[in-house]
Amino acid sequence: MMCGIIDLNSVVDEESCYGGGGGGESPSSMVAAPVVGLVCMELWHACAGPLISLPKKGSAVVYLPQGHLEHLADPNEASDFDLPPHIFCRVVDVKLKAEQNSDEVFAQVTLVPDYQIEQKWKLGEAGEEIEEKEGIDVAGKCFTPHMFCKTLTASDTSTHGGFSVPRRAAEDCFPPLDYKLQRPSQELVAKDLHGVEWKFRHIYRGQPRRHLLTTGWSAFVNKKKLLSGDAVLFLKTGDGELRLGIRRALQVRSGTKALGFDIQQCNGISSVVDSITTKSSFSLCYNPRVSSSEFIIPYYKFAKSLRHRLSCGMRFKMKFETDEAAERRHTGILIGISDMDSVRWPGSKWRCLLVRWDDFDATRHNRVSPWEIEPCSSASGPCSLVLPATKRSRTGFAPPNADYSSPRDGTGISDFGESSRFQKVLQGQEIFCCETYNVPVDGRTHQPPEPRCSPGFRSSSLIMMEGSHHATDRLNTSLQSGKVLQGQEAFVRPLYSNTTMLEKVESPSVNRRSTLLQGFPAQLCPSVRIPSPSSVLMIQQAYPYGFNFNARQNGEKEVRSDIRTSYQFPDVHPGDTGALLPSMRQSTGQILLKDNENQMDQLQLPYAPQSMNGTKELLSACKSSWRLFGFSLNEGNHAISKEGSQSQFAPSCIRDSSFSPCNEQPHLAKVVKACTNGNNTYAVRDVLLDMAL
Amino acid sequence: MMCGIIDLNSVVDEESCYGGGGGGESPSSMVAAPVVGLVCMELWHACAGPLISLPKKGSAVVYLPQGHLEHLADPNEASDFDLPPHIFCRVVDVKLKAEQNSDEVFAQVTLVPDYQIEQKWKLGEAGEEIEEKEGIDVAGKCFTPHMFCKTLTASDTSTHGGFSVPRRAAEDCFPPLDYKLQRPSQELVAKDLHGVEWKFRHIYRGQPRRHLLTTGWSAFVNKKKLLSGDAVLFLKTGDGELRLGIRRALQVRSGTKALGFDIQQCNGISSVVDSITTKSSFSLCYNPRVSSSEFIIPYYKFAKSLRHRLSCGMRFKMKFETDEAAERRHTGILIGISDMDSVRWPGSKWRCLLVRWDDFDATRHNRVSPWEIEPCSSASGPCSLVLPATKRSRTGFAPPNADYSSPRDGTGISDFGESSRFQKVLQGQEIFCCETYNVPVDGRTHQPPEPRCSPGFRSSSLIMMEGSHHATDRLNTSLQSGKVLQGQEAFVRPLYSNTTMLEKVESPSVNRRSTLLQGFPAQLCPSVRIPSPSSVLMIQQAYPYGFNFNARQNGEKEVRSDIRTSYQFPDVHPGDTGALLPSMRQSTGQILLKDNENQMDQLQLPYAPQSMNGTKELLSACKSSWRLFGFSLNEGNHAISKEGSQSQFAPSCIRDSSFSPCNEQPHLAKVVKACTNGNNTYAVRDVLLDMAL
DNA sequence: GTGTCGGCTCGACGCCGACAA
DNA sequence: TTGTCGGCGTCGAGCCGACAC
Repeated sequence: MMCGIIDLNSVVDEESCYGGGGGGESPSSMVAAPVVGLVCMELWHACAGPLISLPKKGSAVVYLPQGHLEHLADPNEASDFDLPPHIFCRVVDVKLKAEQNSDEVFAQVTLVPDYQIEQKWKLGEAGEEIEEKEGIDVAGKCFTPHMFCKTLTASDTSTHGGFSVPRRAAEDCFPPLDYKLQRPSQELVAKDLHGVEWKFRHIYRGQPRRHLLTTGWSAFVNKKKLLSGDAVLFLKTGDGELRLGIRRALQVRSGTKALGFDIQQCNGISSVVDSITTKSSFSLCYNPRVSSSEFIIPYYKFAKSLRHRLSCGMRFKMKFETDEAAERRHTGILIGISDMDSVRWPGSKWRCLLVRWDDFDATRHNRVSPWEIEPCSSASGPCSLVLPATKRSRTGFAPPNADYSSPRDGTGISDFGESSRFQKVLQGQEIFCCETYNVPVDGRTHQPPEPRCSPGFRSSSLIMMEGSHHATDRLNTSLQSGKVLQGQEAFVRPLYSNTTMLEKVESPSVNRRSTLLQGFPAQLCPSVRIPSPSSVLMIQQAYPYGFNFNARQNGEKEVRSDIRTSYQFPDVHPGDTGALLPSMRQSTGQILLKDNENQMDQLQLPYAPQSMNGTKELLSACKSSWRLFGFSLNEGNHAISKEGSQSQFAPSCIRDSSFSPCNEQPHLAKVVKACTNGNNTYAVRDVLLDMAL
Repeated sequence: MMCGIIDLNSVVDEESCYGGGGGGESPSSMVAAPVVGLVCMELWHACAGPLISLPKKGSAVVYLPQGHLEHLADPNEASDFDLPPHIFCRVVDVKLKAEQNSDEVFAQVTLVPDYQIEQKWKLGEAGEEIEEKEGIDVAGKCFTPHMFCKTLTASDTSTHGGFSVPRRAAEDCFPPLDYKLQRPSQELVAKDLHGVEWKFRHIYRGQPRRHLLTTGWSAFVNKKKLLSGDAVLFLKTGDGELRLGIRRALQVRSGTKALGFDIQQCNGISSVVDSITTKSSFSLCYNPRVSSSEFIIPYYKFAKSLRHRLSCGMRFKMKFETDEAAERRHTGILIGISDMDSVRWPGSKWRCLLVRWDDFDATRHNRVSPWEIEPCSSASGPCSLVLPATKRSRTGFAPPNADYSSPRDGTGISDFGESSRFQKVLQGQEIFCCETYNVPVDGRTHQPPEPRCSPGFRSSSLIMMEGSHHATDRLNTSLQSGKVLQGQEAFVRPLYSNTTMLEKVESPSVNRRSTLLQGFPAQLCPSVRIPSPSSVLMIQQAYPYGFNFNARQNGEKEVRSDIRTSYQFPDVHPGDTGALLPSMRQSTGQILLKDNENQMDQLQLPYAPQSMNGTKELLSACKSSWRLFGFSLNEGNHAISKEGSQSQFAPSCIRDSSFSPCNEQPHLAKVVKACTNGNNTYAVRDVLLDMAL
C-alpha cells in the first residue's frame, strides 16, 4: 500500500506488520503470536539489504537450477538428476521467512513450470511492458520510513555498557520522550523477526545528552550472539509498533544448508525434479544474504538481458552491496563468454560471462550472469550473446530430460535452440581472450599488449582463458613434458573443463621460475601465498566433497561447519592423478579461521595420537573475534581407509561428523608439477562455513 | 598385580596408572598426556560399576550380535545382513576407553572368530577348569583400595558451596593435612579419565570439622554437567596420583549411538559381517552403563548356563546394580522360554527366558539370558533348555550365512544343531504359559488359578504367551470377527511373530468391553492409560524407523534425540494395514517426557501453523527435572509426502533431523479394531533418547 | 559425620557522566 | 554527535561457621 508495496505475503495480513495510515487495521493486528515462519515484509526487506528483489506472485520467471545448487551448497544433495539449465515458471507464492536460530531472512518461493512462457521464449517474445513493471517487487527500492540500521561498535557489544542510539534514529523510530525531565526514559518493546518481544530501557542522558538503550540490551546481544560489526535494525510500523532485525556482517557463508533451511522448510533439488516431471508446483528457498546472485529471474529481465549484444571487451557496470549495506556500482570489462560447467549445464546462462573489474578485488565475482550487468554505452562487438530462436534447430545439446525438452510435439527437436546456437557461436568464432604471459628475468611482470585491459587490473592475478580442444591437447602434452611452464609461457588448460581460468600468483622471494598456476572451473579462490622456496604447479579438479561436523571445545561453544569442495594435494608428484574418496572423513587437516577484518589464519590440526591435546590448545589460542572459516583435509587425493588413521580426528572437538558428496560434477585430478620439499598444501576452491553459535 | 588384577590393557602400562608397591614404575609414568582413549584400568572399573566383567585377552567367548544390536540401538545401522545368533570367538584385545564428552566408560573388544571353539561347543564340551578361572576378569570384584565414590547431594552441586568430602574418603585417598593448623588446607590435583587435570582446594574446617573441596569444585561440576544424584569417584593410585571419575545416575539411555561411540571409535555391525566372512578380527564397543546384559560371554559361562535344566516355574536369583551402585539380588520365577525374535534370530539364547520378578518392577527386565541367572535350589522341571548336540542334525533352521554355518565339510549340514533342537523342543512340547483372562462385569480383575504366580505380580500387566501356529490362525480369524476380544478372553497372537506378549491395561472408568491389547515382539512398553471413553484394540507391528533430531528451545538448551521404533496408529479403522514410510519425517507428534521417578507425561505437538508458539509453551511448561524421553509421530501408517504437511514440524525446536531405517525386521501392520472417536495414539515399542545438554 | 542454611566477601555486570574524536 | 573509559552500585558466586539430623 505505501510507496507501491506489493503484497507478497497473503498471510502477512494477519500480522498486519505493515500498513499505511493507521485507519483500517484489522483487529487481528493485536495478535501477539505470528504465523510460523512468516515475517513482517518491511522488516524482511530491511534485513535482506538494499539490492534484494523478489519475483511477484503470478509473474513469469526463469528458474536456474544451476544457480540454486550453488546457492544451496548442499553436499548431501544427490547429483544424479537431469534438469535443463533454464526452467520457465510462474510464481505461485512467495513467503518471507526467517531462520529460527540465526534470524537470517530467506524467502520461500513456490513455482510451477509453465509451458506457455517457455513457448514465448522460443518464439522470441520478450516480456510485455505490463509484465516488466509488475514482474519484480519494488519494495526493496522504496525507502522504508521510520527505519534505521546501525553497525554495532565495540562499546555496543561489550558488557560494560548499553547501546548508543543515533540521535536521528531515536527521534525517527522511538516514541518521543519528555525532554523537560532531567533523565527522560521509557520502556521500548520491539518484536524481532519471529515475533518475540524484546524490552529495552530507553534513556536520554549523559553530557552531552544522547539516547541510550540500557537494561535489556545486553540480554539481546547475548541471545542473538551479536558481535561488533553486525548491525541491528529498528523499524516503526504504520501502527506504531517497533520491529527489530539483525543484519550480520557479510562474510563467507556456507549456503542455506548450515542454517537448516532446505531440511526444515524447503524442498531440495530432487523434489524439483519430480515436480517438473509432473508439472506440479515446487518450493525453493532463497537466502538473500548468502549469495549475491539470484537464481529466479523475472522472465522479462532474462529475455531483455539476452537481447543485448555482448562482446568481449565491452564495458559494463553492476550493483553491489557494501559492507555497510549500501549500494555501490562497480565497472568492469567483459573478457569472455562461456559455459561455467559445460559438462553438466551446457548452454546455461548462469554466470556465463567472464569479467574483469576495474577497481574491485576480483577473487570473487569474476563470473556474472547477463541479467546482472548493465552495459556501459557503446561497445557492441561481434559477439552477440544470444538471439531467441525463431525456429528450432536440431543439435546435440538438447537437455537430457526428454520429457521436458520435447514436451508436446514428440519430434525430438530441442526446445533450447538458443543453447546450441550459443555453443555453435562459441565453437565457431573462437571467442577467447588469450593472453600470453612472459615473466622476465628481473621478476617484474610484463603486460601483454591488450588494449582493453583496464589500468586497475593487477598483473599478479592475470586471468587467461582459451577453449580450443586442439590447443588443449597440445597444451597438455607441453605441460607433461614440463617445458613450457618452466618460466616462459603459461598457457594451460585442465583436463575436463571447457573453459578454464588460471591464476598466477607470484612470490617475490621466489625465483621467477617458481610459479603457481591453479585451474578450476568455478571460482577463483583467495590468493594463495607460496611458501618460499618451494613452488607448485598444479592443474587440478577433483571430486568435491563436503565434510560436516560439530565441533565443541571443552564442552562449551559448539560450532557447526558446512564445508564443501575443500581439497588439497600435499606431497604430490608430477604425473599424479587421483580423486577424493569418501573414506577420507577421518584425517588430519587445517582449521581455517577468519576474523572480522577478513584476516585469515590457519591452524594445523596435529596428527594422532597427539591430536586431542593439540587441538584443544590450538582452539583455545584463537582470538575470540575469530570465526571458524573453513576446514580442509590433508589427504585429498588418497583414500584413507587404511588402518591406523581411523581415530585421528581430534575427538576432543569434532563430533557428529558426516562425509558426503556434494552436487558438483565429478572431475579427476591431475598434478602436472609439484615441489619436492614438504608441506605445500593449497585449498583449491571455496571452503565455506557457518558458525551457528 | 595387586589383588589378582589381570592386565587387560597392554598399552595401559605406558600410563602406569596402577601398580603395586611403588618400586618398579617406569619413567613413562610421568608423561602427562595419556594415549588417546585408553584410560586407567582401576578407574575404569570403578566407573563401570560393581557388576561389570570383561572377557580376558586370549580367552574363548561367545559373541551375540543380537545383544550387540540391542546395545547399539543404532537406527542407522543397515539391517540387511545374515549373522548366526552365536558367534564363537577368541579375544584378541580389550581396550578400556572413555567417551570424550560425557566421560562414559566403554570397552573396545577385538575378537576373531574361532572355529575350534565352535567345534568344542558342537561336541558338547564345556569350558575347562582352567578356562573357567581365567575366562573372566576379576578386577571388578576385588575391592580397589584407596577409592571412594560419593553420590552428589543438592549442596554438592549447588552454586552456594563446595563439595563435602566423606571423612573416611579424605583420609584414605587424599594426602594428609597438618591438623595442628587452624584451617589446614592443600591443593589437590586429580586426573580424570582423559588425563585432564583438575585442581581443587581441599580444606579441613567448620564446626564440627569436616573435609571440603572448595575452589575448583564448581568449575568441575559445570564442565562435567553433574547433577545431584550423579556420583564422583576418587582413586589414589599406587604411586600416589589422584584419579577422578564420574558415574552418572542410572537412567534411560539411547545406547552407544548418542554418545558417538561407534562413529568415532568402533566398527558397526556391518564390519562384523565382513570380518566373519573373512575370518578376520573385528572390534566392538561395550558400554557397561547402558545395558545390564553383556553380549560377549565367556565360553565356559555360556556352556555352563545352558547345561542347567531350566523349566517354567523354576525359581532363580539374579544380580542387579542399585542406584547407589551396590549389588542387589532379585528373585523371580521362570515363566517361559522362547525366541525373543524368532524371525530374525531363530534359536538365539539372547534373552530367551521370560521371567516374572517377586519384588521388582517388571516393566523392564522381563526377559533375561540363561547365563544371567542362578537357579534357586531344586525345581528341575521337564523343560531342558538345551543339551549340546553331539551329532549334527539337518534342520530348516540353519543360519542363513552358509559360508559360516558350513565352513569346512560342504555338506550343507548346520553347525547349529542346538538351535534347531531348541526349536524342536519348543514345538514338540508346547511349552506355554497360557493364562486365560476373564474380566467380570464388576470391572475387578479375576486372578487365574496359577499357583506359581507370586503375590507381587499385578493382574493389570498380565503376561500371556503361546506359540502354536495352529492356534494363531484360529485366533486371527477370531480377532477379525471381533468377537473374542469383546470382553471375554484375550488370547491373541499377532501376524508376524512366533511368540508374543500381550499387555492388558484396564481403565476403571471404562466399560469392561473397552479393552486395550497391544502385541509386540520384544518388550513391553510402560503402561499406557486409555483415555476414557474410547477403546482401541490393535495388533500391530510396523517398519521400525528412527527419527533423530536436535531440539533447541529459544536457542538455549539443545537436546539430541536418538529414538527408534516409535510408531503409532491414530485415526485408524478396523482392517487398516500399512507400513511406515521414510517420508514421514515432517509431521506432528508427541514429545514424551519422563521425570526422575519414571513418571511419564506426554505433550502434544500442535499442528502447523501454530506449532512454533505452541511448542515453545509446551517445552517451557516442562518440569526442569524432566528429561526428554521420546518422540513419536502421529501419522505412522501413512506416507506423509502429501503437500501441506511439509513444514509442520515445529521449526522452532527441531533441527538437523534425519530419518533412517533401523536394524529390525520389517513387519506390516494390521489394525484389528480401532475406536471411532479421536485422539488415540499409543507408542508401541521402546523409544529411547539421550539428553546431551 | 555431614547436609543445609544465613552471613559475608569479592568480582563481574552494568548504569552513570567525563572526555575526546 | 557518539565512541570509550573511569567511577561506582548491585547481585550472584562462593567461602565461612552454625545448626540440626
